[in-house]
Amino acid sequence: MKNKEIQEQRMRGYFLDAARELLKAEGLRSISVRSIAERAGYSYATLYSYFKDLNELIFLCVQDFYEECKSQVLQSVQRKEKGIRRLKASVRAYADFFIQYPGIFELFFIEKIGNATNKKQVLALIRHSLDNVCEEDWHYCMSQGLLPADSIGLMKSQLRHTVLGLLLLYLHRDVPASYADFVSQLNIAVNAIVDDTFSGAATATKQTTVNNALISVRIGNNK
Amino acid sequence: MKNKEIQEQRMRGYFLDAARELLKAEGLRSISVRSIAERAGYSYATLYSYFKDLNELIFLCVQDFYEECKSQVLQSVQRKEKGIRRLKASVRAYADFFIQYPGIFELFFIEKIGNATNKKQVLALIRHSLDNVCEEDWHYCMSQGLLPADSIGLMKSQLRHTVLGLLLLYLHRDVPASYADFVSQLNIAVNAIVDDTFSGAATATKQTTVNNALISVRIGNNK
DNA sequence: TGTATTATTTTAACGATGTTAATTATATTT
DNA sequence: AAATATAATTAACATCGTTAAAATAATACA
Repeated sequence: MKNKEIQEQRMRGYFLDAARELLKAEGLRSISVRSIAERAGYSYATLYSYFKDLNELIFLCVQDFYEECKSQVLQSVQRKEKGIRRLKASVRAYADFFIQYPGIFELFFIEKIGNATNKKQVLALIRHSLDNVCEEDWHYCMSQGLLPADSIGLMKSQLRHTVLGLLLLYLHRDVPASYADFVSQLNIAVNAIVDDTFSGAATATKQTTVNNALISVRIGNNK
Repeated sequence: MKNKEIQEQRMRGYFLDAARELLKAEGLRSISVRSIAERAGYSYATLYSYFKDLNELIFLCVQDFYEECKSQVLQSVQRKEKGIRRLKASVRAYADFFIQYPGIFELFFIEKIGNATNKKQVLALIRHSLDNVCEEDWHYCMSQGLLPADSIGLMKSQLRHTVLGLLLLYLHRDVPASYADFVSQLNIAVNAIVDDTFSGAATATKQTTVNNALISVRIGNNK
């Protein structure tokens, strides 16, 4: 009974394709069981023969969108030389992807995910999407000693949260007012994180490059 | 005809109170014209005699919630001495407010605001909420030279975006898994921004102006 | 005070939404 | 070709925001 599976997967594909097209073109707000089914060429109730509910269907789009995001980022930096400049460009390209498709941003970071069968995997994919998209850059910078290894974890977190906050404010709160200002703010933030995080340690690391214990001294005050 | 205005304001208050209670207790998801009206003790259609639509009503709650947020932050740090430690505590208290009321977080940063009469003011209030809540701390740190004046703008942006990204991931993507981990990540992020942003300048300032300096040494290796 | 007018509140209704049950159409098997 | 299993569609329900019509309450005037 292999035919059954093939046909079922094909049917799921029709609905998934329709959902993805709608999501990219119209965003999450204007997606519905009926709009998806109409685009797929079936009645709305047919959808429930192939998916548990609408939530499961739309979160099955995440994997595909992630791959599209990754390939778009890789393509936008493929001509650049590896290094910190390319790392920064990858982060910018990642942000640009969500500017281009605000509906995918909402799907990735806003829409509550109910009880999808693979909820944990989807969450992990989303959580590490920026890190994974920049994987090559991180690996290169670390192996070449361009960045101190023990601060890379912090830098990844900082970038993740900063990009997320910037995108949320721009897409949902019109801050800043123009795309040019958004790019400007993003650049400033990325530079501050990559160039200035543990800047003392970073400088030292550059000088001695690799293989030695890295000591970073942080000075705070308790008053 | 002053009575007319008084009575109208009172009526609006009934609905606003109901909306605020629901928002704090149940969140944005379970708020509706009918649930608000029921709690206010009127029929659902009566709401439209006092508000243009549901959007206008719920965004009129923002002002009130902002003030509640501010007073809660101020109260939580009122016993602390002014300075960088209190600044950090204010940021944490700000984040805690939204952890306590996830519905208010969604209202402030996620829910699309349509065409409210005072849309611009509401957006400005939201955009600067963290800065304003910490206003006293920023002013003190700057006037005392605890922080370099020319990096405060960057620090504010960094804090705003980082706190927003952290909250979004924690409230909507279960990352990190526990509240304790969230607080830990928030502390790391805040420390990195406040202590290490332009660390050269910041360090110099600290050494000359602060009584006791706490030096923490972190040792890692990079291979 | 009793009626006419105005203001206020409620009920009915519309078009969408997600989802399920009943019904029809299609394909498979005997 | 008839009986059965599978797939797809229509009907229906409860919810949502919103508007129009109906009912109630308050006020003004005689």
